[in-house]
Amino acid sequence: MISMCNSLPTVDHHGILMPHSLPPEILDQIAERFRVLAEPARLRILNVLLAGERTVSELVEETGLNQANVSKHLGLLRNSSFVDRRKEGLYAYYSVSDPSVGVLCEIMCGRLEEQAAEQAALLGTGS
Amino acid sequence: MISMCNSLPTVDHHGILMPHSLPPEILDQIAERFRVLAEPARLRILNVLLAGERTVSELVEETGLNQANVSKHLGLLRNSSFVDRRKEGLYAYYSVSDPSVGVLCEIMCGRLEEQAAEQAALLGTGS
DNA sequence: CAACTACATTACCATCTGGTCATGCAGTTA
DNA sequence: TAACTGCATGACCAGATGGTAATGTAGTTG
Repeated sequence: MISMCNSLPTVDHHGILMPHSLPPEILDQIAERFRVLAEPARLRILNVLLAGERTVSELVEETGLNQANVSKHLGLLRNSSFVDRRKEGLYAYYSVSDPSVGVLCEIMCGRLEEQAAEQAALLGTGS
Repeated sequence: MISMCNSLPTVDHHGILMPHSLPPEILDQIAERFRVLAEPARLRILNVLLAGERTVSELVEETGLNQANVSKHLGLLRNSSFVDRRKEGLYAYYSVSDPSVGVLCEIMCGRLEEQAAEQAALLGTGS
């Protein structure tokens, strides 16, 4: 049940992974989730949280953002189920609840390196 | 050379994939790329292009967006190296040049299903 | 209870962004 | 060359978004 896009992806003649034409409604939800990750401040927060659970104050220290800002971003991340919150006394402990966050960043980062390499190769042969 | 984040990811005690603390500069670039994907219109375009090369007019037809809008989005996608352009006579043929696009959407879609399943499970036991 | 702490929330602003219309431009055809 | 086509670009506007300061709130400590 509930499988609009979990059918196995196929590979076209160019070797590109091809999801089976996702319906617009699903694409909207995917875009929404990309949007949450499309912010340097939130990525910094997630990057810290990937190393382990943190309180808001700790995140403020480690990211350099101010408290209101961190809380705002954490609220967004929590609404999108990217992070979890555990309250204990005065403190709120946040942690990454979506294991795909690390993978997504790794993939993006990998592409950045590929592009940098291509750029370097072009400069190398072009001069 | 050029490896700021290509070191093998480790796994913490919670089993979450953990990239080794990416530097802010890299996080900014990753966010930038997420931002390009964080738009339903662009995802619709990419979703069509994943099925194969298309002209701008074909994309206009298949996405329902108007021509100026499609061209604008294609320009953005091209600047970020998500798509390639091949000009032939009056036509401009676009195609997906970044193989990770499909994978990223698959991962996001997978999480949507997981969340939907969790939600369904909660509703099932909760009533 | 009063003061304090950690965090959430609100209001506000500057900025950015997507959609649209109009226009520009290169290539084709008659 | 004139008219047409496919596409890109610029100008403009409405709506959304991030940063910040101020305030609210729950929990702790004296």
